[in-house]
Amino acid sequence: MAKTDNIQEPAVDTTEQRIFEAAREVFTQKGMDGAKMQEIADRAGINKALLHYYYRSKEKLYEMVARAIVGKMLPTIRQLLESEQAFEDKIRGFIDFYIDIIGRNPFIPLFVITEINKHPERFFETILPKDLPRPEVFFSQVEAEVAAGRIRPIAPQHLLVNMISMCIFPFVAKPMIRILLGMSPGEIRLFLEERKREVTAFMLAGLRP
Amino acid sequence: MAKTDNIQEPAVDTTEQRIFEAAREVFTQKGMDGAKMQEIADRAGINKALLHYYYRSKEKLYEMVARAIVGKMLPTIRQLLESEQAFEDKIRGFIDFYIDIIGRNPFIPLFVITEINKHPERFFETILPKDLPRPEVFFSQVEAEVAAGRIRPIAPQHLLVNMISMCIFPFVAKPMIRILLGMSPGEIRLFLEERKREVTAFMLAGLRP
DNA sequence: GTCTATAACTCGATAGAC
DNA sequence: GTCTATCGAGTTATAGAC
Repeated sequence: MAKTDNIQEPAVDTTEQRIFEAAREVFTQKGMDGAKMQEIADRAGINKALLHYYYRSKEKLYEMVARAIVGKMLPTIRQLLESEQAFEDKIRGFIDFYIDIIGRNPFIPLFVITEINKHPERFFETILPKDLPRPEVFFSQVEAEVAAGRIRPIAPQHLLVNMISMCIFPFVAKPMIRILLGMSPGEIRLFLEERKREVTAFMLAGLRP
Repeated sequence: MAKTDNIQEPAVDTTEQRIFEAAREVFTQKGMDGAKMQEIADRAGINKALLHYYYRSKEKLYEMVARAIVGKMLPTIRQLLESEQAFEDKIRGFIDFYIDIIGRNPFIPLFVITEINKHPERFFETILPKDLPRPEVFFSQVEAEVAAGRIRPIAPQHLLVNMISMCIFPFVAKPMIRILLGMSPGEIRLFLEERKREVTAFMLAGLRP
C-alpha cells in the first residue's frame, strides 16, 4: 500500500514504471495465462528478477495493471449514468467520447471482457472499485423522456445496452468485420471513425416517438 | 442425459468423441493457454496419453474444436447475407435465430473473438473456411429499401454492424451488465431473452423513414 | 486402445554476489 | 537496485507394458 496507489501519472521513466508499461502491453495482448514474465522483462529492458523485486509476483503485477485499465473506463460511464446533463446531449456526448477513448485504446474492451468472464471472483473482489456508477439517474431521465413523449416507449436497460453494444463491439470484432466486409486497414479505420456519427444517428432515429 | 441438448452430430459416444466434447468445454471456458490436457482427459474420463493417440498434439486438438465452433455460426450469417428473403422478414428472422443460438451456446462469441484477436494468422489460415458468406446481396437489398423510401438512408455496413453488435455483445458482457444493473441470475436470463423482442423493435424503429 | 511412468521442457520464483 | 544462476512445480509429449 505504500507507493503507487493511483496509476495515471506522467512518464518519469523509472524502472518501476517501465516494468508497469511493459506489463500493460503484454498482459493486454496475451492475457494473464498467455503473458510470460520473461517477455515483460525483455520489453522493459531489465531482468526477470527485477520484476519480483518491484512487484512481488505475476499475480500482483497483473492486478495493478488490470485496476489501472478498468479505472480508465469508469469516469465516462459515470458521466453518462449520474450527471444531470440534458438527455440528448448526454447520448451524443457519451457516444462521441466513448468511441474516441476506445479508438485510442482498442485493447481495453477485450481485456476487460476476458478478465471478467474467466476470473469473475478476482475481478469483482480485487480489481473493480467498490463505488460503481449507479444507473438510477439515467433511468429516471429515460422514463421522463418517454412520459413527455419526446422518445418512444423503451426499457431504459435495453436502451443503455443497445448503445454500449454498438459503441464497443465493432472494436472487439474488428478483424472479423474487416474480412467479412473485405476492407483494407485504412478502410476499417475510417469505418470505425464514422461510427461516432452513425451510432448517434441510429440511436436518435431508434428513439423517435 | 444420454443425448446432449444442442449438438447436431450423431451421439455415438466413442472415446474420440468424448475427448472432443471434453476439449470443446475446456477450450471454450479457459482458452488455448488456460486449458490443460490433464483437465480435458479427466473430463473425458480417460488418460492423458489417449489425447495424443487420437489427436496428435494440443494444438491439433484445439484447431479441430475451433473449426467446429466457427462452422456452427456461419450458416445463420450466410442466410442473412445471401438469401433472397424479404428484407424485414430477414431482419426479424436473423435477430431471433441468432440470439437464440447464442443463448444456447453463450461461450461461442468470446471464444471466437479471443481466437481472432490473439492469433489472427492461425484463425484466417487454418480455422476459418475459405468460402465465407458474401454481403453483396444483403447490401443491394438495403440500398433498394432506401431507394424505395421504405427505410431511412443508412450505410448497409453500419446497419449490419449495429444489428450484430446488439445481438452478440450483451452475452459477452453479461457479468458486467449484471453488476452494473444490479440484476440477479434470473433477471439477467430474462433480460437476455427479452432482447429478441427489444433488438427487433429497436432495429425497425431506427430504420423508419 | 488404454494404461503407467517418465522424459523433456517451460516458467514463476528465490538465493546470493556485486 | 540490478544481475546471474538455479530451483522446483507444472505441462506437453512419448515409451513401452498390457
